[in-house]
Amino acid sequence: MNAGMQAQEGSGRLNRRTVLGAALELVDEHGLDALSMRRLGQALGRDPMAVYRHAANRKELLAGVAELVLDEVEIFTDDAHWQIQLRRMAHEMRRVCLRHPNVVPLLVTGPLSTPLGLRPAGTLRPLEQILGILIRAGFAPGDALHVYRAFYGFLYGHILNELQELIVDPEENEALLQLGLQRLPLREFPHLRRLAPELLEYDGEHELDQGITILLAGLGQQLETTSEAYT
Amino acid sequence: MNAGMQAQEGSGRLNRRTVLGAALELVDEHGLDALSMRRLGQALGRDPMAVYRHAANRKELLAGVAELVLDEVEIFTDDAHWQIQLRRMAHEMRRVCLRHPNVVPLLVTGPLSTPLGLRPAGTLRPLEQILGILIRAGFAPGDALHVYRAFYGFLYGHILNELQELIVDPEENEALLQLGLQRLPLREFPHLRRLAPELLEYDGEHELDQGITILLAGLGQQLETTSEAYT
DNA sequence: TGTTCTTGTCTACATTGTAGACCTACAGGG
DNA sequence: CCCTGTAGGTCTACAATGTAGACAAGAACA
Repeated sequence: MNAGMQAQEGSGRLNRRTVLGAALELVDEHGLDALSMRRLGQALGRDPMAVYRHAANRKELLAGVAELVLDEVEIFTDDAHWQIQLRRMAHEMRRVCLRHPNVVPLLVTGPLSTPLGLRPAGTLRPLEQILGILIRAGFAPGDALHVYRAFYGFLYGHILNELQELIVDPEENEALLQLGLQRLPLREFPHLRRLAPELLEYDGEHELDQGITILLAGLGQQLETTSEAYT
Repeated sequence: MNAGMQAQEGSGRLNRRTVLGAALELVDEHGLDALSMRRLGQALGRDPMAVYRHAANRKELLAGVAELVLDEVEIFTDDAHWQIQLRRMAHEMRRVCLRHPNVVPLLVTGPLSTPLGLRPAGTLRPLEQILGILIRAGFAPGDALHVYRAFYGFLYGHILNELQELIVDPEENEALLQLGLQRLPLREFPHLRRLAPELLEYDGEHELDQGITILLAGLGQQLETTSEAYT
């Protein structure tokens, strides 16, 4: 049975990277729910329990997958203007997330209720990097933190938004949208129903870019009026 | 057995609201994983399978819980300035989310990959409402949509951020943070480690408010320079 | 060589979501 | 009043899941 499958790794020993890689592949192709220890074992050509030698349990495995994806985010260390760096970073992050949409829930809610200090290093690296950018650009450390929060919050929010509006088949999308919106009572949802055409031509990249522009403009204004408004 | 439990509802017939209510209570108190059909049945004093008469399956049940929480968001229909309305709405949303932190993952990723048109009405109501506010304030419908996206994206992002930094016991927090940060290699995480004190005094409400201020400032600037930059 | 540690395997168990058949009680029509 | 249909509740059963614990095989090192 399962002759059609790629015999992924029948060779030598397993290591954590391989296991996580296979897990990620599974999640990417068949969704989060499809990642069970047994299926993962099968994908690796090993006994399901073999996985436990490389990940403490399912949760830890998922955290590992998330970290693996975060590692895909390329880090540019120019000395371009900090605004440019932030912008670039946001787009890069977005691209990675779109490449692994099924993992995004992990990125976003995984570290939830894991105290900041105890998170795996991979999760904290973006934070550190942005702090670096801002501080090098002359921000006081405290302000840098606030800016980071605004920026990153917005970024995550946008990605979630975009994933929600993302539909694979745009042709089917139109039908679905029309059908779906017509189901809504006109009295309760007048604006939404009228906006169907605009909803169809969603350009995530552009939207993100505009959003960042807005945010940066606001930031600039905020910082010039009261340089120490925060603290 | 289970004599110590509150005999929740032993009475008459069940209805969807009661079931969802019990489910929400379970999630609030013991987390998402604790919501199993069997435990829910027990909390209702019924056979687990009884739940299936009021919710198609577990997923649908969770969606129902999410909707129930969204219904808690109070809707103000002043004719205050739109900025004030948005601000108020954001704070209200934040408050509700903090009241049900365990449900937030559902709110944020639940509708993921459910085409916008097919989502339950409860999920779409905030969107419609914000659109209404903005359009009544004079925005072109298309612009309203963009503003909504920026605003809501930021809001969700902030809430996720805040939940990640939220720790129940602030005393333990300090210890954890210190311990956790010291584990990080100083060379790789210099800024983060220095920011420990600032991380400790996180004021979510204030942070959200500042963020919105920034966003609105940026929005104003954006809209006055090019009134039709979007479209 | 012998010893210890790492990795993979096997078995076993409790827990999960849910299908399907059954039962029960009440609604509404005669 | 009884008869009957239907919605709600229960019981049983099954396949799938995460994972503990005992064991085996082979690598690393003495």
